[in-house]
Amino acid sequence: MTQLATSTERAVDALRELVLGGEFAAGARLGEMELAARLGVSRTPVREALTRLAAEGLVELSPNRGARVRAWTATELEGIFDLRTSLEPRLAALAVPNAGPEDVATLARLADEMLRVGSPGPGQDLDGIVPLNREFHGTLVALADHPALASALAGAVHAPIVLRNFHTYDEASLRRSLAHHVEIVDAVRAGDPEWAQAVMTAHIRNARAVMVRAAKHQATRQASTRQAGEQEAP
Amino acid sequence: MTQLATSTERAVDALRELVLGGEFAAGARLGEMELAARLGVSRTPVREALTRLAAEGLVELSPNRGARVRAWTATELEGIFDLRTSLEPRLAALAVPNAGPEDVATLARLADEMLRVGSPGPGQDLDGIVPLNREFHGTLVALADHPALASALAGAVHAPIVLRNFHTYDEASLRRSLAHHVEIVDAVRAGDPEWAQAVMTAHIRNARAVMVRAAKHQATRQASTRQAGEQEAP
DNA sequence: TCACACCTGATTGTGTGCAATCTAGGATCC
DNA sequence: GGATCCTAGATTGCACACAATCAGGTGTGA
Repeated sequence: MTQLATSTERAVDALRELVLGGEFAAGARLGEMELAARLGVSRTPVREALTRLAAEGLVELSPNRGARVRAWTATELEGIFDLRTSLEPRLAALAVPNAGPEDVATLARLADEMLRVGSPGPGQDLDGIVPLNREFHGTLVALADHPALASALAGAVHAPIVLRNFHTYDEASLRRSLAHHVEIVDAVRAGDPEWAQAVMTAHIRNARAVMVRAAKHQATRQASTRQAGEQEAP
Repeated sequence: MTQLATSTERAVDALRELVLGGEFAAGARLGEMELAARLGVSRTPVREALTRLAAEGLVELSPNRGARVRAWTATELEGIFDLRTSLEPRLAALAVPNAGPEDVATLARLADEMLRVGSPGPGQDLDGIVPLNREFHGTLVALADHPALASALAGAVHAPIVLRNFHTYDEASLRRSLAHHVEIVDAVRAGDPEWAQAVMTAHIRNARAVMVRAAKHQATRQASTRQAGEQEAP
């Protein structure tokens, strides 16, 4: 299942991972020729990949001016978290009755893994949490089995960007976030939708507090000292 | 503002209108060459238009097998209306404080127009409601000024499909729906977010009842007599 | 010295050709 | 007679070439 049929799909996936992995800074230009060379395909699949990722909200497309990695203002982030607050807890609740023992096991494994690689100390690997976290939330979304809700989230949250940077968490918030994952698993195991819903609400609000603070901080820093980074949004 | 810069954008808009206008049946095949000839461009912009509309959810793309107009099951429709119920009322409430006198005038004009062309009797033009309705809801979305919420709706509702067919309304539901529009305008004019929110909730639930019934009816009809329509989903 | 116009290099937008893949129909074998 | 294989036609996927557009730098004039 790893071997994808078309070059386009491979390009989409590769490019998505590149952006999600933080390979490109927010606002960085994405030249078609450069990407084509990097991915080993022609411009045609790259172009289609950019179109799809633009639809996902990962990149921004302006006519005749190419693609850039999407950047987010503090206001937009607040809106996104506002939305997540109203959607994801419901999703978690919906997931509970649909979760079988093996699903619980999967979620538990992911939560434990995140706890392991995320806890402060030697061996902490903040970048390692990102894919685990994505899979955790993705599993819940799949279990909820509500396509409309799922695509609404996908359409607005562009989750990857939001979930990308665990480096912005302070230690208390990070510990809390990791504990939430474990607690959600317990709620699912106990078959208690309202518990899961409540913890998920707290989980999102916690993340919101961290992200909004970080975005504001970043904004003021950019305003005061305009660093000459190689790639910058105009 | 009508003159779009690139052929691709023109192709996207033209194709969207074609699908929304019911030019193609649900599940109908959309050949690249056929569309290219019809729109007067080459396959390249058509191809890009198809990927964009696929991202919007209007068409479905399968590798090496081309594009088809997206079809919806009754379950999916229920999910979509479930979502709209939780998002659009909030959106209406958010729009209220941002609406100036000219916005109210615009909404009032649209509501009146819909009442005029939609009321049963001579001169009724059900197809004429569609663009007005889209503009009405679109205006509210814009006024709410909540990008994340807006794109969540856009991502899941694929509103056009849902709003496409006013022919499925029975007379009572249609009258009620048209009355809702007027009442929403009054709520906005009165500056009462909760009123607007409540009416919008009723509005969506009313539409939901009509659509879900229609979808189920259609499903049973298709199951019993498989009509040999020119275009059919396989 | 500043403002404006022009020009050039680079990048994107679009058209077209060829190879790969899929669908449909008929022939062959069991 | 039914199922399978094979072939032919059509369609999509991808690459490349050319045209259109944009950004940055340079030169000229006030």
